[in-house]
Amino acid sequence: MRIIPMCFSSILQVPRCRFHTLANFWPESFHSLPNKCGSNSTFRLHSAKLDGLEGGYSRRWIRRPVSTKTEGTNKITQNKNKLTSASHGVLEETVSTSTLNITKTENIEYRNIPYFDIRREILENNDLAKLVTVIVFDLETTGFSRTEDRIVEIALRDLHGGENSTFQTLVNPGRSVPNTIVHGISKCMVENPNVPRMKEVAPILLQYVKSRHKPGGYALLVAHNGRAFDVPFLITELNRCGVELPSNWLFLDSLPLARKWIKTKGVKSRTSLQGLREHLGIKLEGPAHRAMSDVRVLIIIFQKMTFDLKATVASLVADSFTASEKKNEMKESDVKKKKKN
DNA sequence: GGCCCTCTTTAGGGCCTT
Repeated sequence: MRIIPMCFSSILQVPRCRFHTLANFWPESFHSLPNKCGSNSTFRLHSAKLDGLEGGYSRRWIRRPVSTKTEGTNKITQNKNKLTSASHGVLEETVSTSTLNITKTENIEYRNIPYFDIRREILENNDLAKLVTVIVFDLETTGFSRTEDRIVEIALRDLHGGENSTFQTLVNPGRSVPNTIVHGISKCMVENPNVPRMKEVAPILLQYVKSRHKPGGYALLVAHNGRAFDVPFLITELNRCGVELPSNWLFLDSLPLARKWIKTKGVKSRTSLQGLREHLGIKLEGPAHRAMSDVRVLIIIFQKMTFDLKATVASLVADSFTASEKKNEMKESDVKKKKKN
């Protein structure tokens, strides 16, 4: 029986609060962003500000704990130090981490929810927007090709923060890592026996997202250039593992949002994550091009843009796409490619 | 590969993701 380490970090000790009105939510953290940027405390200020609200909101639902199978408390405790180091220096977290142990044979059942137009449902019913949980994510891979390359690191963070709000893990791609120079993730790091393969990560990833959204709710997963890169990569990797993405997952690409923000606000910035980060003076809290480091940056940028654009959850949902739609796009693209060849 | 922009649309260069 193999124990797989994951890192579920709790960085933003933020209570879940009403989130469907983004425009009303962001000012709490971003109206003075330019003055705060440049300090390494932007995120913590955000956290601290919201911490002050603790208790101010009553929880409307109970977050389901991530389902795990363990080998007993002692073993978990024994593994804790090992697992903390197994985060491979991803970030210099100062928060407590919990461990997730899962056996290879664990059988987590995912209902295959029939597809329907979730966006229309949410847009037509404002109450459903309250059921949307926004999660920012980023992938590090061995290259740009979803067919030839593999994921080496995954990081997600629920925008609300709170306990177990983050998920991050290295992934053993089972092949060489030719672009270590880009993200600093080496073959040696991912070949560590504690680093899981994608087929082992997949059910835990699904379970993590499920644990973050409300019962009967939806997850809106945000990534920069996600439509062209992260989402097709994720779909392809999960499909290799025989896993279909749940139909209550929606995806949002923050790149078009950045273009819109730059255009409408007359911002002089490139649309890349680095360009936006530099423009806003956001200090890195870890190496660039590591998944969680980029997630942190994107969260700040995303909040700034949605605040400036007065975006609501409903408007973000309107711009989102489903895995099913992306899969169709990918199929069409593959057909075109074959015709070309 | 997909999207956007323009010195465009019967095209092509540049940007974005690792």
